[in-house]
Amino acid sequence: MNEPTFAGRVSRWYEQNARDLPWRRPDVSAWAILVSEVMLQQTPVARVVPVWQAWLGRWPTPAALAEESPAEAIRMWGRLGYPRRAVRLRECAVAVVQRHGGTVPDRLEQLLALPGVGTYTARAVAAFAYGQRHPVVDTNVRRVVCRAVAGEPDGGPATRPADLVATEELLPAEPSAAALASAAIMELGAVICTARSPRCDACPVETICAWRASGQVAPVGPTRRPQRYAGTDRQVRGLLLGLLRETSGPVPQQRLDQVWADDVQRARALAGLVTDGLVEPIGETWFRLAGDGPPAPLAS
DNA sequence: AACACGTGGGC
DNA sequence: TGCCCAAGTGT
Repeated sequence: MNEPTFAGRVSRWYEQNARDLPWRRPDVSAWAILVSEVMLQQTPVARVVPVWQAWLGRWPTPAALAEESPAEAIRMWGRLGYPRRAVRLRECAVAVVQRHGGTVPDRLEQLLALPGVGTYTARAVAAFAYGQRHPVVDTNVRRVVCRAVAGEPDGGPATRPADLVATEELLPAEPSAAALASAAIMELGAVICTARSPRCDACPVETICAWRASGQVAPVGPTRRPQRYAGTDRQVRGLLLGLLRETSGPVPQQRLDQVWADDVQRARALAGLVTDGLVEPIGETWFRLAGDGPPAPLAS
């Protein structure tokens, strides 16, 4: 009898301990899975769940979302953060309709070409929606693999090709088992092998973990520069968009001016929102969420 | 490669 | 309070 493999142990643990997240239920569409992956980018599960349910309730298919304005998508996005994702997700729906007849593609290359879909999301959809054998490497997986295999305390700042290779080597040969293992490793990183305080006593691979064996050496230096928020353009963008989001139709610049005192920074933030397709100018002194109403009259 | 890009909850 | 984070992507 062989000893259980890394993937085998984690998969068995997952089958018994996985959280009951709605996008993991049977018969969830590839589109619904794609939507969940985009919403989960840099955003905690607890905040995604209700928005995901409302979103799919309103727009069950790419075709349904593709017909909507960016403004509707931005509003439905609520306060998940990084609202460019809402605009890109709608663009993604348009692309799926135009390029693939409304069906989410199953090839990595085609997924990668969709707006808002990068290395992680493309692989996640291919594996979780279509059962293909691809390493799915997010920050959780990187951390788990670095710890368990290399004995290092964390995965470093960015996903490297080596991370994909190291993860791929852990996956079982059979595609659906590999997809399950990928979900399991990710879940382990999210729930047990966390960045701050790992619960090694509850970990299914504690006895074969290189990091545990090494005495859990601490991280070397500061992992990354702290991301500040107060006073940044991001905060100003958030304030401006907040006002536009809760207002139906155009808002006079005068009202936007009250959101932030610094004229230069406020103008820069607003221009950025326009560039990113979140906001559109109406004439010289009015602004609205992109597509929030009939097309703007052409300047004569 | 380094940065920009939101938000709200935990400590 | 203020810092850190949480299933990345695009430039």
